[in-house]
Amino acid sequence: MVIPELFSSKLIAWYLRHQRDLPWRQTRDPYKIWLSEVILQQTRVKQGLPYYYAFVEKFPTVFDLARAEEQEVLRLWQGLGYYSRARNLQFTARQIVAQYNGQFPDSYKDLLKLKGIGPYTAAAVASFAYKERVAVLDGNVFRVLSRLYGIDTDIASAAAKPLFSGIANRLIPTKDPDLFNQAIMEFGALQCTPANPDCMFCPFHNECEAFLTGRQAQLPVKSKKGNSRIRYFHYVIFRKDDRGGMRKRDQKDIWNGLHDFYLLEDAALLTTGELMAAEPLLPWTEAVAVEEESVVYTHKLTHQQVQAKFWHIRLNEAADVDKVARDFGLTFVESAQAHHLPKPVLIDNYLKKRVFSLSL
DNA sequence: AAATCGGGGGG
DNA sequence: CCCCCAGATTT
Repeated sequence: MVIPELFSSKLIAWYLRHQRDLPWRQTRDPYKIWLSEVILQQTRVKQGLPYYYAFVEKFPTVFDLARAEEQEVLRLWQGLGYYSRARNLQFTARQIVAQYNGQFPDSYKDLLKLKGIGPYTAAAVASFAYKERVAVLDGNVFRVLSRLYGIDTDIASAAAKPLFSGIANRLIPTKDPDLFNQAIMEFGALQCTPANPDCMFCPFHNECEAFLTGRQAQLPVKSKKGNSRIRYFHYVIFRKDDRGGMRKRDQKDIWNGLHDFYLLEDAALLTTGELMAAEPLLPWTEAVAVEEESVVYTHKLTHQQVQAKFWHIRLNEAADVDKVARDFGLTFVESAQAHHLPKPVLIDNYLKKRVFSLSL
């Protein structure tokens, strides 16, 4: 049986012994805490850490972030994924400067109103920066509590949130709510891990329902989501002198706000002949020379798999570059400019292989 | 309630 | 290869 006061004191004691030294734990600045929490959404500490350092250095205050170009923010976010986080981050920074006089809301309820701040992040900022007694609920907390209480409710179900959130909010102490929240997540990350939890040296040996019934490996229960689809991307890199045509993605699709090349998506991989025969390119067959066709790049995302091929297409002397730019929605840039544009990892990887050998 | 949004790393 | 990660937003 879990006694709340005992659980939280033992948990915090464990935390004080085992916690990692992480930079966002050295501050109570709500801006830096917010920044770290948004970076860490669906992201491992190890992956997020360098981004946190980069953002704090480049944008030390919410004013600096609010002033920046969106392009610059996305460029710094490049590689971290879920790019709407970066756009919402800046939107909210600007809102805080413009409407909140640069001061963060200081309660869970008010934090929740901001774009990009959901229940988890609001609870994290409210507790870490203001010591409000409100429990965080993240993947770690789901796991720890489902094992501790032997709860087999599907944590992906709608019922799981109020259930686990209710438990966490009963357990969190009045005295050190911030430490409790840090502790339960750190405990999930280091001790009560998804696979092979360290039950032998766990302080909750005698009360953990999962351990007592040998169900550590079965909990938490989480239903799987649908399979990922496969997509075939045909990237056409129009070249003119030392410049190449790039465009900003602005559809409701992956990589919104990032830059890539003219994209022809099809139900299957195309050959060069099929590509040039495609409707958008057909009028240009006389004006271009296909210089190069790449191998197939496979880029895996959580819910889709992208198979991509790249073509370098040289515009000949007679070709009207401006018309190409208009027709295909492109901006022609040199490699140095391309370097500064935020790009999907797939595009960045491709360019990295070429940018130092050719000009784009 | 279910789908969508990235990329990296552990096992 | 599958699963998870300091989730949020949209449909």
